[in-house]
Amino acid sequence: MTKTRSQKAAPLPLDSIIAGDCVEAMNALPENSIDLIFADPPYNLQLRGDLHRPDNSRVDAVDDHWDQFASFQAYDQFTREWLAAARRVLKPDGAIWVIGSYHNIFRVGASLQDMGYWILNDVVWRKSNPMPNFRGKRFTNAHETMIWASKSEGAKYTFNYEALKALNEGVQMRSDWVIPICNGGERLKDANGDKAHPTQKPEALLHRVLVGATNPGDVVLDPFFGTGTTGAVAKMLGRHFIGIEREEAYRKVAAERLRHVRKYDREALQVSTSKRAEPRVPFGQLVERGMLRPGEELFSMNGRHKAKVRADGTLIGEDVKGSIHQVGAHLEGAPSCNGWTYWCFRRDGKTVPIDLLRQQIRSEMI
Amino acid sequence: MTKTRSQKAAPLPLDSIIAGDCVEAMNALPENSIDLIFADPPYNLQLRGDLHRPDNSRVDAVDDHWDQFASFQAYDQFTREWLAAARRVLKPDGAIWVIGSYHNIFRVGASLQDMGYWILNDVVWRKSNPMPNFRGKRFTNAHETMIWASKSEGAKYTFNYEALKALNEGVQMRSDWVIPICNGGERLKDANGDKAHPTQKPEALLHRVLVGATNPGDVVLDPFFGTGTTGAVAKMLGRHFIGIEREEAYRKVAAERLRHVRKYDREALQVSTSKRAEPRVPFGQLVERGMLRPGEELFSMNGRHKAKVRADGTLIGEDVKGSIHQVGAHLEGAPSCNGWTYWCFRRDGKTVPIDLLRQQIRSEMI
DNA sequence: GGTTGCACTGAATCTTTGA
DNA sequence: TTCAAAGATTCAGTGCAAC
Repeated sequence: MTKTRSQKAAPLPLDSIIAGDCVEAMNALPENSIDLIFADPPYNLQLRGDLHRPDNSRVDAVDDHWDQFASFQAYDQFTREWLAAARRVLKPDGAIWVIGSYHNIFRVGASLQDMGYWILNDVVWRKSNPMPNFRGKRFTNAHETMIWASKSEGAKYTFNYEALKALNEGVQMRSDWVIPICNGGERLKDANGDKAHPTQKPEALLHRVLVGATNPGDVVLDPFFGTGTTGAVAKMLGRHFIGIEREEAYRKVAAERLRHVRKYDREALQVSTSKRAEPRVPFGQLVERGMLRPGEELFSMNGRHKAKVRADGTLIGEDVKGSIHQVGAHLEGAPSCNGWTYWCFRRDGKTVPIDLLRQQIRSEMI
Repeated sequence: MTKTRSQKAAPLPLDSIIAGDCVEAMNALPENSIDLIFADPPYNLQLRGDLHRPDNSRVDAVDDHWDQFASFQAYDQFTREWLAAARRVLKPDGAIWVIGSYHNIFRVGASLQDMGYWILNDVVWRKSNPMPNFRGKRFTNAHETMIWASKSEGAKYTFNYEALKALNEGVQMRSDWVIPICNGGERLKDANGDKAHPTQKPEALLHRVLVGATNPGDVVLDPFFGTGTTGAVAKMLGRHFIGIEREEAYRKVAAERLRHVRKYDREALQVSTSKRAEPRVPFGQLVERGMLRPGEELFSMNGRHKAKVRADGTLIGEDVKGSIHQVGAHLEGAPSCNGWTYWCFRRDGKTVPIDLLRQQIRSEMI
């Protein structure tokens, strides 16, 4: 278990991008030297044919060679190799974040546990504007999962509780974060105007990770650097970064990006909390939650009409079925209708507007 | 591959609770007989001595380092055993849902993939009122993860897309669901007024799972039945349930609960259906019935193209002839085209989609 | 200059039927 | 089994061009 002195003496290549395979590159770094690792490894998406939107445009899929693995076994071996190299360079009280989707995250999580990492939380990135499911065959894939783990059980990891609480308007930060996907001006483009990297992560995501899990001056390593979001946010926040990237095209884009990043930049102060309008409450939630029973009757405010609630949150009235709004509009012969203020239900002989139930749900959501 | 007649003949113990170990109980059920499995397995990785193998033997703790490894291994074995038994009883087009937290869900997910299940989505239950993290050392653990998987790749699982969309106010259902934890009147209490089960799931969660992934009359199996939330919601929704539970105390509470549950009436159980479920209508029928005349012109929805109806129900357009779909696709330079929504005809100066005529025929078919 | 409308896009394991 | 054809299917947002 003795380590050679030469390994310890090798200086860290701070604030630079290392070219090459991440396992080899990490093995060339001194052990126990990194405070935080943020890793966005290939997801092993296993996409088959083309996918088109309903308007017949083709989806620009992630079909890059670096995301191709022959089997789960091959992917597991790849995962264990880079996790082992990462573990060696991590300080005993360091921590790791890994992001993934259902294609790979379960394998990553199990490997982390098997190798002695200690999971602290899984954190869900809820995308406010995900790509829809175009064929209507599954749920909209609206989130990705991050695993936050310390090097071992009992390690004294960094967690800036108060800073995160402040970021979250004074209440404890939860394990689900609502953040938009990376597009608009933040999305890096190549010379042709195409996206420079297929899976660029939003800076807001890294901002929260680094504020919460590092201190100024800490060293943050990203073994799958891509276009360098981790480095950019680290630099803004006064942390050191080390990026490792195999593809020259990505390294070039990242280097150029980092040249323009300034510490304590205005952007770094951007608070990622989305402006909070009154949250939308689907009528179906009243049914799911048992506030209204399927089969129960609703009555129009004017007393002229009634309709029955169905299990999927639609109504069935005289001759018509559909949403609370559609049925209301049809019964009144009106072009539109606000079902929330139109319909009432009966409790203990009293007639109560359903909007009261919506208000109740909203008050729970704050 | 021949199956014994006795297995096929064994009747399903519908709408009942089976006492005993779930692996043994599932092995006693006929194979390929279950439409949906909902499983809420024990998470108790941290509570070391409390882990049982399927044969009821206890997993012994060894020394600290080995113990951790042994626990994960034992948990994996437990997981693979019940997942194998579940797989046997599941119909080829059946599906499974498993719920868990970061303590166990990564191991469950990896096992599912290794055993040939095909993950369709991971779904995040985002708790609107989670327990705070009292010590301020981690993020508020505000979610749990469910994995939805079919028995194998390419299987024709049930997904009631339109009903879920209706439940969600007309936009497609996402992979993150905001639902409160189970408390208040729904939370079952024992004779002492303590909660009857430590992890009772909310009925709203099961409502959404069962509306989305089963049809009325389907058989839903819950191998870790607990206090029977799955059975209660299945009964309300007109699905059959089979529960398996080892602890007598939970079985008693569940049985009492189920006695009081009433099925919703038939009308309330009807949900919005997809067009896919409706009968096919050949375009030629519109011509045969005289709804469209041979020689009549159709116009594309966007007004850019037109084509003539021929007596055999094909179209002839600029340069191209074929089905309504083929001609539409060709004129738009698109890989495919739904001719029903693409083409319109003229009546009394108004432009009307031909899909209206199809709906008319369908309504006469009922 | 402000508004409206159209085109485009994002880590995607994305169909079903019948010959 | 494979293949071809029918036909079902999208949300939030950006950016640019046309009014």
